[in-house]
Amino acid sequence: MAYDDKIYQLGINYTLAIIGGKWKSAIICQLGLQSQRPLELQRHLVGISPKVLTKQLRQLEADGIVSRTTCGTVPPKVVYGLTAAGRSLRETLVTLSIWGEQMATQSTTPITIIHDSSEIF
Amino acid sequence: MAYDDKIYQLGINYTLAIIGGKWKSAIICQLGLQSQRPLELQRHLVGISPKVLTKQLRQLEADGIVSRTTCGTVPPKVVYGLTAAGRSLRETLVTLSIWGEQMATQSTTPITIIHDSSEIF
DNA sequence: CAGGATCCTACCCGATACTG
DNA sequence: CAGTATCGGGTAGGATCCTG
Repeated sequence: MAYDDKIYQLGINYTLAIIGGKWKSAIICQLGLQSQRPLELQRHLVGISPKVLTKQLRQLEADGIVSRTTCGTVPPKVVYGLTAAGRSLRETLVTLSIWGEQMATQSTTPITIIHDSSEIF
Repeated sequence: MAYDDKIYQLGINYTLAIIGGKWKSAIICQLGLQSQRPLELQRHLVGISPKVLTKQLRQLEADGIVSRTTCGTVPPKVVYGLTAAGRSLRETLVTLSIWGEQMATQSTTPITIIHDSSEIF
């Protein structure tokens, strides 16, 4: 009963602690598309400030979700990407996405969305 | 592509907004076991205060995850349960739980693994 | 017993400016 | 260009008391 449920809860809380940040899931999604440099990320995540971006990246890095690669020193060049764990985490986000899309549209069947790119970015 | 990702994000954010509260997922887990009265919930969710419990329940109710049933007026009796949407949401939490359990066990801190999930659902 | 009303604290995030 | 420092605000959540 409550015993098993607590174990159950541990995994959930662990996962939520990782993706809980405001931009964490968006970062994971973006880096899932392709590895990117901070400035590229910042362009995609409209509204994020450099400070917050760095902080969330650091946390994701500490959690083993994101990898950070530095190439060069004088013109700083850094590339962020997903680790294996990050890619598997991204898979689980699909579940949340699908559920959310279905609920948001008050629909019981999977939806197909056709969008203008202008509407998106 | 970027715009697939954006759509993707909407569903994720929608879902995270619902389960984002500190006790939300625990409440959903508990009510998944069986419908309960507030005081029972409070006993299971060790550390939660009545105010916060009520607040999170109200939010979950507003999101269509939790149902609230009142029987009687003078000795207040209320029972909370999961709606159909709540039960389906609980299903998706399993994904998070499994991923979290796996990741947590791969790190240095040893924790007990969930034994039999059939007992929980 | 359910749950509202207050007060209070901590933390997350945003804006901005700065450094190597 | 990557990342840091500083300041400030909004808010979730905790503690406590109170009521129908």
